[in-house]
Amino acid sequence: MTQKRINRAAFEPAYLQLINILREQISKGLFRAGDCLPSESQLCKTYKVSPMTVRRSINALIEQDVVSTVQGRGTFVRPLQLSTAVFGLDQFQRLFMEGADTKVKILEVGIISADAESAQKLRQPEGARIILIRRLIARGEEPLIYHREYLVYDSGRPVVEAEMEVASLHGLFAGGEAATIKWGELSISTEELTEEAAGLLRTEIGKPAFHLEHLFYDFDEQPVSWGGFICRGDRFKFNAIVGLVEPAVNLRRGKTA
Amino acid sequence: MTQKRINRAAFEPAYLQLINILREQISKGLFRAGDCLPSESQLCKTYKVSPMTVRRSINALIEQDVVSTVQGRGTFVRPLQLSTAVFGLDQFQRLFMEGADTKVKILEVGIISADAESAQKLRQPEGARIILIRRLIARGEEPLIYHREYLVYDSGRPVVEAEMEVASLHGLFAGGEAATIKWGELSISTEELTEEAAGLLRTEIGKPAFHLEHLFYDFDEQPVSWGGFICRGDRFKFNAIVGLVEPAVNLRRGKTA
DNA sequence: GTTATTATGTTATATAGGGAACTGTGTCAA
DNA sequence: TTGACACAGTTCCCTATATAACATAATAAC
Repeated sequence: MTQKRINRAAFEPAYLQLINILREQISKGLFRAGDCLPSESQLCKTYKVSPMTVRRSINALIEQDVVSTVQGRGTFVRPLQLSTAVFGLDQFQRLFMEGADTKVKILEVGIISADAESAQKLRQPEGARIILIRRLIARGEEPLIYHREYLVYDSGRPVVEAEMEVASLHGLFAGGEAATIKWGELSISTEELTEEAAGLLRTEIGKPAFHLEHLFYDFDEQPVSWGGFICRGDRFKFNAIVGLVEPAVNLRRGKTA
Repeated sequence: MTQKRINRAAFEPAYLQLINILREQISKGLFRAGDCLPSESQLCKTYKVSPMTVRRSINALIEQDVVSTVQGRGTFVRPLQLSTAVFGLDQFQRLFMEGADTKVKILEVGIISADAESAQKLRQPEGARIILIRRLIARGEEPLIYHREYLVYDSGRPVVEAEMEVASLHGLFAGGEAATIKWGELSISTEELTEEAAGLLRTEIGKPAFHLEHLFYDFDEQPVSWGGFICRGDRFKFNAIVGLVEPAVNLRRGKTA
């Protein structure tokens, strides 16, 4: 088979074309796991591009865990490894996109006194006044998620605003205005549905559910929000793909204002 | 505060130093979500580096979903968004690392005739002869995972070898010799423990469990392995961190032979 | 036979410059 | 006054070239 060439007139820049060529060759089995790719200078001559361009392409493949390089020796194809699998929250995100008939119903907004666990998570004294928000998220008529969130109260923060802001939860997932939050810890575990949750989600007690717990910190490294999404186990699934699958790399990164 | 400088004598290359400087400035709140970073040429003058070096640093920050750029306008800090959270299989991987007293016990290796579901997944005729492997994975004396795997039989492949190879499951997770596998689909769902699984895992029927399903394809795009890990729900948890947290970028990528 | 040295090939990093896209401003015509 | 248009300035984007750092193998010296 005749060698593939770089099309200099195409919209797609040279380094992207080279990435896709190499990915395809690996994908087709031309280079197998453990094999050594042609050297960078070799690739330069073959595809008539400068070393910097080759370098950039290979760096991208390194980022993608497709190859690994060791200086002075060469570039090697990495074997498939499950540990590179990553599971995202695409399904959640889709729920809060425009067009999805997702309803967020506020069940309760109130001020309560912190119990032992919430006080510890929010680094507040036990019994401190904190905000509790309970939400029920449904698609169509079917309730899918029960959300409970605890917020710190008196931090000189505009509380009402913060409430409303995340009322739809759209901001958090779509990348809206969570401007006061710097980072957060997330975890996914399984739980049996409690009587309360089962009732709200219109299913049976004891059925398995995903529990997506979150703890958000502000720019002063202080916790501001702790809570969890309880998701019907029979309606959610996390998917991932591992290894090389064509087609590979999108032309360009989407713009964001 | 006096401006931070690039240390040209340090081991850490300039582009990495710049990445960390920018990350720290954003992390400290010097630039907030939506803000515009200094222009690339500005950064060149400030830190006395060439445009390409700045470019490389910013590209890295784009990959990390920290900033986004639009040509002709500038570089902007992205707000926190949950959808960037990724959950890995670190906990699984740790199980199969050296040092962990993990025992993999083969419960059964045999040839069975495919039922409807396994035949469909492996693209075999119903009733075809396929291999079934059942494993029990324990840490110390405590059984944690029950694994069931179906393999295609007569593909001119060295079967015994393949069995032994993944017998310890070490290869798959640590990146060993899964040389015949090109890619795979994974999914995580929740399940109630069946009588069989509950008995093996020494817990109660109906308790929630994670089900990590996998389907692997070879270089001919033919499925070769379908199966699932059933994991005690009270022993596993998937964690992720979203947003900016210091320290950021490791000095150098580890070598792999 | 063993060790120190050199040569060659490899990846890694930095510099320089030209091209493309967006913004704002000033000018001109309606 | 207002709208359209051209143009300059700023910004990000890409490629080409040069130099350094590292690993291995061949070679010369002992």
